[in-house]
Amino acid sequence: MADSDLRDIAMRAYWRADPADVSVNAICEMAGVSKPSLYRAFGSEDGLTLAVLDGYVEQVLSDVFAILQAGQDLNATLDALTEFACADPRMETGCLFYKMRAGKHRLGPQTWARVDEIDAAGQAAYAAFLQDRRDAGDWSGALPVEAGARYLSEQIALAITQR
Amino acid sequence: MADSDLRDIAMRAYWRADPADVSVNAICEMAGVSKPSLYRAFGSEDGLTLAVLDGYVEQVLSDVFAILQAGQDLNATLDALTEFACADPRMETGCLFYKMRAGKHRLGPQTWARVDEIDAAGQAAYAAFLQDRRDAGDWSGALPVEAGARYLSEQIALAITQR
DNA sequence: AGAATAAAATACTGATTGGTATTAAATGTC
DNA sequence: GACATTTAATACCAATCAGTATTTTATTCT
Repeated sequence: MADSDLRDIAMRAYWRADPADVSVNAICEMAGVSKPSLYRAFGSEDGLTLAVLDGYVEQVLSDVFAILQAGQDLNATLDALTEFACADPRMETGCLFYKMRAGKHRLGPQTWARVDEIDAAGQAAYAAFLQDRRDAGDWSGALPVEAGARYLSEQIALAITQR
Repeated sequence: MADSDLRDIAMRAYWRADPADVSVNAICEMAGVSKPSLYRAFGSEDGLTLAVLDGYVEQVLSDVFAILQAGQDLNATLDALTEFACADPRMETGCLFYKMRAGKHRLGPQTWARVDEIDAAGQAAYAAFLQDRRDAGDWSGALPVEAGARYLSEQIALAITQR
């Protein structure tokens, strides 16, 4: 079994349940892989969750960043984000990133740090989008873009976690 | 040591951290009480968390219900709720009820059921408040009161958990 | 004071956690 | 075909979890 296959099995398991509720033992059993093999591939549980998180960014969150950077107007972008949050079948069991962020203190230090990095990148992407829309005269109002970014991202998070 | 003292020590511990991150052993150590004493008083971990939750409703959440049922107008009520969520020193470490609700599956069945009861009571209180305000002509708009109640309660929850 | 009873503390159980030492099997090389 | 090396699996470790059986301490009643 290739490392990436094992990582994807772990991703689905972490995604379905909370990462803190899925043990390394359980993942090995699901994947039909021995513990030493998993530890040879990822070093530690922290290494596994970090690899899973990176894979999730690559496979899923990249779509959100793409929507924000597509250069569409405010309404079209919000529609696309709402569609993604409420209708994308991958979001049926919630967002793995939000699950990890919610239980951040239960994760290892590497994964913990990566969660913060991704969070900051997300905020920056939302803020850049809003700044673009303001420059284009598409979004008026006195609210600072950072505050708008926080509000917007939390609304999307709420929409997903409420599903 | 009286049972209520032990319960309040457990409440503070659960409140500061996530309930799932505080073990019965740790609570016994903090309180200077042996495990059999704790189990004699509460029967099980589920019994302890249930007692803590009931105490929290009595000591803290009752204030929120009081605000909703005070009969004030929309603006005054929203101000009071916002003040409570953002400025009450007790909410500095977040809301214990929201922490329990977020990690509901980690709690025992009794506590789990009580969380649902309280959640339903909260929704009903928000809905009753909005219905009152609509009847008084204080709140116009086509949104059903139940949807408004969900939105309002989630906004308050967000304000608290973001602190 | 001494016996009976209630309470609490120590010390344990069995299960599960993340992580690893040791052993077995498979693979490559001469 | 025999030897060396790498890979993987079994079986284990110490720590921690919720929960409890046993023993010791304290209290009460006669």
